[in-house]
Amino acid sequence: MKFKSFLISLSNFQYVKKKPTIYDIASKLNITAATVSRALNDSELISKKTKKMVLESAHELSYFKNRHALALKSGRTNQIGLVVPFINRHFFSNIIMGVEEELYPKGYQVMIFQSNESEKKEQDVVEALLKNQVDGVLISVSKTTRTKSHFNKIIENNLPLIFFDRKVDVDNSSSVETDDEFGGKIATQHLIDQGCSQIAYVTVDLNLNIYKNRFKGYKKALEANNIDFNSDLVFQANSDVISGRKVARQILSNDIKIDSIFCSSDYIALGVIQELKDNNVDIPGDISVVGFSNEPFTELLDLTLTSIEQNPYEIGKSAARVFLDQVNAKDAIIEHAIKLKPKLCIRNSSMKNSLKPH
Amino acid sequence: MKFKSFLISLSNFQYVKKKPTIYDIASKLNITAATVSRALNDSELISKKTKKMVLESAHELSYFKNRHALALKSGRTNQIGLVVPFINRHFFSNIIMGVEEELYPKGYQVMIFQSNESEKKEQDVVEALLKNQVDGVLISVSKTTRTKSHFNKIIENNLPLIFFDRKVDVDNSSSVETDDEFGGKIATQHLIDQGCSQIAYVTVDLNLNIYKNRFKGYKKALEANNIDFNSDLVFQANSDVISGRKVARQILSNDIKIDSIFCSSDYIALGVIQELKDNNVDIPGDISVVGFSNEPFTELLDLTLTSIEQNPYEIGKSAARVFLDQVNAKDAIIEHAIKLKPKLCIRNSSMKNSLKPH
DNA sequence: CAATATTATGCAATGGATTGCACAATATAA
DNA sequence: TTATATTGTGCAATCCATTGCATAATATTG
Repeated sequence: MKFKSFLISLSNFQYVKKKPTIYDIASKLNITAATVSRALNDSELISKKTKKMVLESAHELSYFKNRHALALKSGRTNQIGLVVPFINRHFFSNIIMGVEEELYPKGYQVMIFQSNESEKKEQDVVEALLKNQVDGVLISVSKTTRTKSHFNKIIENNLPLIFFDRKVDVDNSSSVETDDEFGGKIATQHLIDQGCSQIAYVTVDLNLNIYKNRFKGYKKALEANNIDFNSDLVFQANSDVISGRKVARQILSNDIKIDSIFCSSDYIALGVIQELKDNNVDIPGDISVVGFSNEPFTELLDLTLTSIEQNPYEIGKSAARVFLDQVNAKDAIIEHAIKLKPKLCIRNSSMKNSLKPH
Repeated sequence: MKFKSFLISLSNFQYVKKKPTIYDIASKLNITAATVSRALNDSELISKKTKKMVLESAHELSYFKNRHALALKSGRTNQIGLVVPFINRHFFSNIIMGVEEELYPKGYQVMIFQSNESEKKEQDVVEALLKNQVDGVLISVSKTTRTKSHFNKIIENNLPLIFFDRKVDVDNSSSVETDDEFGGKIATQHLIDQGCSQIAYVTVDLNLNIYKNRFKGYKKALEANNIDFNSDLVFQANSDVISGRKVARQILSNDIKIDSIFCSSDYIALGVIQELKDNNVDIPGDISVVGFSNEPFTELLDLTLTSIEQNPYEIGKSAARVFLDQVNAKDAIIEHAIKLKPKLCIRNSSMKNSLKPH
């Protein structure tokens, strides 16, 4: 390792003050640790006088319980494990934020891990969490995960298991998801409301339930409006700008007639817009575009992008609340299956009406 | 709490398998826990035969050490505390990612906390970390922090303290920062290289060292090119789009003559661009714009934004490495003061040359 | 005031791993 | 073969808080 600059000084005999224990309090007050413990835990079989003494003394010494001794004794740690594919995605970091803010005030610490979308890493991480004796696990499943024995292990340990956004069927687990079908529906309906009827759809990997459901919503909306589903208008892509451009090029070069495109990812939508613009297609005049996820950039673009807000922060909060609920339920097993309604954020990429009244 | 749907089932007498301990291994092999412990720790005063037996048996029972027992005994937890103002910022979440990826393979767990830019919360969080007996603290100081006794407490506990991005002077601590002055300099130099000489500068709160240093770099670059510093070209703003628009409006309405603007934040730069465009100013033709931080959106815009990449991921990795170095140094105290060079990312908002050769 | 009921405290084991000290088992030297 | 050196194991205390059981201290009743 190379460092730009450094400086070594000999350890100048630092005095590290030992943390006080209940024994310190006990000996100070000429009572036993057991009594101190009872006082601190607000036990009923103790006199208010002693309790008062102990509490004062504890405060004075700025005593606090040793988490690890507690964990060792009780098997409970007040820590929960949170597993996401990647920390540094807007969507997931906001979920983390929601979880954190709900659980921190209740005295829980959130251990955050990433699976890097790898099943192996996910398994390792779950293993690590179990070793750590976390009190529960909140997880968004990696894209590549095909097995579920690691999830079952969590259940076997009698720990609350809560899936968010991406779930897998596991008995006795709970889940908090976006109602993706609803999202797909309202986005499509919005385009129909703008007068569109030739609505192209761009999906990402249909193996993932979230994309499957968005697609379902798209079809449902068509059906509800008596528009025939046309599989020629459905395109497959990766969730990135380049793929979006590719799809747009394909549409243009094959001269496929459409009046709008609903992309199941904002990045695809952005690529589509860039390519269409480069080819002098008027958006939303000729073609309206809608994305999904409401990435921060959608409202920063010159042509702001209509999208579906999933409210990750609320997903996080909700998942955390489900966890608390499970914990408080003690021995009863409670399964929650929550679907949060996403919201349509209408912006310029789809606002036909504002430009050409019809 | 209201949940969309739920289902309660009585705890069907779940059997939770107890985790094996060294005592289980010991009794299985008719030896004592002490021997098992020594075998597991690869002690030298143990026969290879016994060692082999123990290891096999441990593997068979899929035994693993209880972290909390270890922590209780040793006072070391293999956990480190990571404190950021907000988790859900591109910059910080990438730092977290860097730290995580460097430390996870070494067996450390990263406890992530947010200060929410509040000094009080920051103090609470540090307190919590100390209670948790983390083995070290990595922190990016909250904007509002004015005191440093909570940092001193960390040092008094003889724990490695590493500041990243935003630091405070604390004895025996280390720091990893972006060389902001250098960033300010290369951005300004770039504009000068494009033929600019009337370079406006937009700063954020100069109380923060990062902005102070960027400003310093700006001035240094002017000086190095014999361009007089003109305080009329310096503007103060918040780090957001609205503030950027305001600054641009101010420049236009006061008819301040400039050929470029260097903004110490990408959001400001975006606001400036939007307002200038709305007023039919040609960018970069009439005015070149440069931002700072290389936010993801900079390359997604119609007019891509030249900016300074700080490489948060590397900052995180570097901070983690400093931590490891401190830990390995044992009693010697090592102070690192690392400055990472940022990188100029040239995009269309500043490319005068490509448009008008001069 | 003695006898019983009640309340407050102490004792000691527990949770899991580590480690200094003592002693047993084996190997080496005489 | 006995005395000494070398290794390998066991014992028990320790880290800190909790808790069932026993007992001391106090309050209540007869």
